Amino acid sequence: MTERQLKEFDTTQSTTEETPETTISEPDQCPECHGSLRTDETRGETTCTDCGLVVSEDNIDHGPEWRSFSDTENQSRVGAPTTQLMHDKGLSTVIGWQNRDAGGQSLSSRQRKRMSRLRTWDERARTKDSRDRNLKQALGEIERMGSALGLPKQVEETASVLYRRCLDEDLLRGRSIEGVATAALYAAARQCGYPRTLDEFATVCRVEQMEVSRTYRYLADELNLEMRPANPKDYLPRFASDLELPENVVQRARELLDAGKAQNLYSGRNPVGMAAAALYAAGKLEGVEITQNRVSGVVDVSTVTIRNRYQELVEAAGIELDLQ
DNA sequence: ATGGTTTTTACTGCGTC
DNA sequence: GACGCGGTAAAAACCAT
Repeated sequence: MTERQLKEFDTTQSTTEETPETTISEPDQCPECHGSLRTDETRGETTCTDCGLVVSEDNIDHGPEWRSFSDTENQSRVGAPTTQLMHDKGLSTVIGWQNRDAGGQSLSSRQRKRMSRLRTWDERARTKDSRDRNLKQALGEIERMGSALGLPKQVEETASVLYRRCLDEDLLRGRSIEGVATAALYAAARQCGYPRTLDEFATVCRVEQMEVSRTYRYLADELNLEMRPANPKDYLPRFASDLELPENVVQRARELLDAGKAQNLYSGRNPVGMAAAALYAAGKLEGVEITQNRVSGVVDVSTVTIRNRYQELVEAAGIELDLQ
């Protein structure tokens, strides 16, 4: 059987492995349900994305110490955070645009002129060559699209890293900045477990969907990105909230997807369709008012596909369903 | 280019509100 | 009659070779 490889779904295999999260701590599987784990740095907790089990808490924060010592010594031990989202990682100087000195006094006209010249030179120094200007624009796009699609900062950072690699490996020749930036963000979103469909990207980016998918494929190949098919479960929370479905339906959908996966239903199928069908089936089982049409509209998959997947899922989970 | 697979489109009939 | 739902055939999209 030949299998589709791109669009949302490069399904080269239907294994039982979970999609690895990017934030991996020591254990990589939930001891209870073998679901994937996610580490919340700020709370210091590692939790299972499936059953919500807290695997470990009070992780030691090896990060920088942010506390300032305003009482005794007026120093903090760290500088500004670096970020991949600025083309120079936030390490360059920044000269404010207000013509005021550090005390808030406005400057004399002579000093104003001086500052203006400094700003000019500072700007030149910061974006000193075309590479930097390129990066600057791309990162701006990544940030814009990321927030338009509600992607966490972590994804934007990952995309930025990918884009830098593209620049380093000279992959931009003949491609638009926008296209590569979009492809990088698309790949990053998937890698981080927050997949968005190509359709969704098409609504926020300024290039053709075709170009994005082509560029993405190119990047994945050239940068040796090991892209697994998107996990249908990753779509559930977002679609469920768009459809205003309660948590018990989502939970049910997860179970259905597990059953489907166990029966090798994923192979070659659009993960978006799987998620849509699972939600529809789960809604029906939980007695929630829901139509194929509405799911189809929100998820952007045809009702036919929902029907087909839905029947397969029900069959895969047949035993439990008969009890209902 | 071609062939195999999945998804979509368009159309159908049936039952219900 | 409008709608939800299930089914089908043909077209389109997609990937692999």
